[in-house]
Amino acid sequence: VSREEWVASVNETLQRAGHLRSSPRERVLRALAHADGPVSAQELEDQLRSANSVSRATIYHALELLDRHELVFRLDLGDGHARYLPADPTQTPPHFLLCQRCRSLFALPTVELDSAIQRDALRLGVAINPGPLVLHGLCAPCLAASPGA
Amino acid sequence: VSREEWVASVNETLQRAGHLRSSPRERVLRALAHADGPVSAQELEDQLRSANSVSRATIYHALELLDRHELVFRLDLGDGHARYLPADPTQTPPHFLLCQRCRSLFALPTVELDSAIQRDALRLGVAINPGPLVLHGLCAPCLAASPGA
DNA sequence: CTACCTGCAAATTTTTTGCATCCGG
DNA sequence: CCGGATGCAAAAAATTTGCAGGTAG
Repeated sequence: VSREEWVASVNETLQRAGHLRSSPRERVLRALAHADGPVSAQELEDQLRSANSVSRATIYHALELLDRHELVFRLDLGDGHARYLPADPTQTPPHFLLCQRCRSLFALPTVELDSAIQRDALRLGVAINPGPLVLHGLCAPCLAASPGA
Repeated sequence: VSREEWVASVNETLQRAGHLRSSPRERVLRALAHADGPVSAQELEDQLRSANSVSRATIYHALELLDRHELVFRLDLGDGHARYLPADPTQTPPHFLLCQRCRSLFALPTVELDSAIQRDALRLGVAINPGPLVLHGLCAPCLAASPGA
């Protein structure tokens, strides 16, 4: 699903749930959709406040609404800023690596992880939603530069 | 490693790093060690403030010190309360399931997850620290009670 | 018209910090 | 004695909320 398609499908879902459309929320959606990776409420505010005046409260309202409808994923990097990621129902989201040395965030094209989770879930008799995980470690550059610990 | 052994080894590590021992921090350590699962700073404060007067600042100081020395794991459940878990260097920590329905937290005795992570890490050329993950889904009771979605 | 939505500002909540003082080794 | 450690209170940071209008349908 393209970014614009995501925006469209979110609007549709919200509409079906009895929510009105509005220009401010539309701007939040677009900013989320076109962000390069997970964005925080603050980043959205900085961007939208200058661009076309969307208030903080509206941004938090919109994010909460999206989260409640499972239209976004919320990531916690442990720095006190929740990050949001558009949730595309047609595919499982990527996981992320938070480098403990350079503090950068990388999408991780994992292969084995999700299926292992599902096998464990099945064995344990629980359901685990595919959702982005934040793994801690060292990114490739920092790993190469590190004292081969 | 038993809870008391963990307290002892933490004290040793900190001492080696040039930190003094003190009774307030000792109480924080004990509270952490004997907690039944991950605890938040606030829970520690509630418990320690009444019990024997340990100030908020001291608790946060202690937790930060422990985290910096990787003697605890910090979990983010997305509710704004960071939780802390004693880190036992002799074994990989458990993962947790946060039930989306009843909001309870369960330790997950996973079997496949960690090795899958390590295989993915190897393939991707990064290092991933074994650390507790917070998975979202439905716990066994809630799954049984749910509309078999 | 009737929800729902917006935006401001103020309140809440969680965590951090400055600083004077205390204490372990 | 000295380098931490403590605790208070105040600050900071992030998010939430009350409320008085606006607006989509």
